[in-house]
Amino acid sequence: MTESTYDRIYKTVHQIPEGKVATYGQIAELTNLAGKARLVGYALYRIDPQTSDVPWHRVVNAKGEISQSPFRNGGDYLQRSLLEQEGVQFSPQGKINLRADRWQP
DNA sequence: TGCTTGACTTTAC
DNA sequence: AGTAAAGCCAAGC
Repeated sequence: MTESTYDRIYKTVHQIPEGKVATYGQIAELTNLAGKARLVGYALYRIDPQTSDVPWHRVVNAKGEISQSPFRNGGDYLQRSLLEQEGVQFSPQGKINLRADRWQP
């Protein structure tokens, strides 16, 4: 079977340990897609969190903020809740301290 | 078959 | 510090 580009991305995201977060650029790099961070974001946009066991909530942008899609409409709150339950600490501005909670394989 | 959009990143001013 | 532009690939119409 042929591993699609997204399949590799899902696998990489699924490798993120609990209580850690990764940036799109990092996921792209680990997936052999360095420089194509948009593909990672787009991949997570197309999947269904209900049918997929991909911890999409552990993926944030380079600023440590939670990216949201117009379709999710407020899903950032859910994502933040999930991360907080895993032990991820948020800054007063609602940002994540990437230097501390960033996934380092 | 071709153009537009989209959960991004990085560099530069 | 915040704003602007370029680069990349895939799916949708």
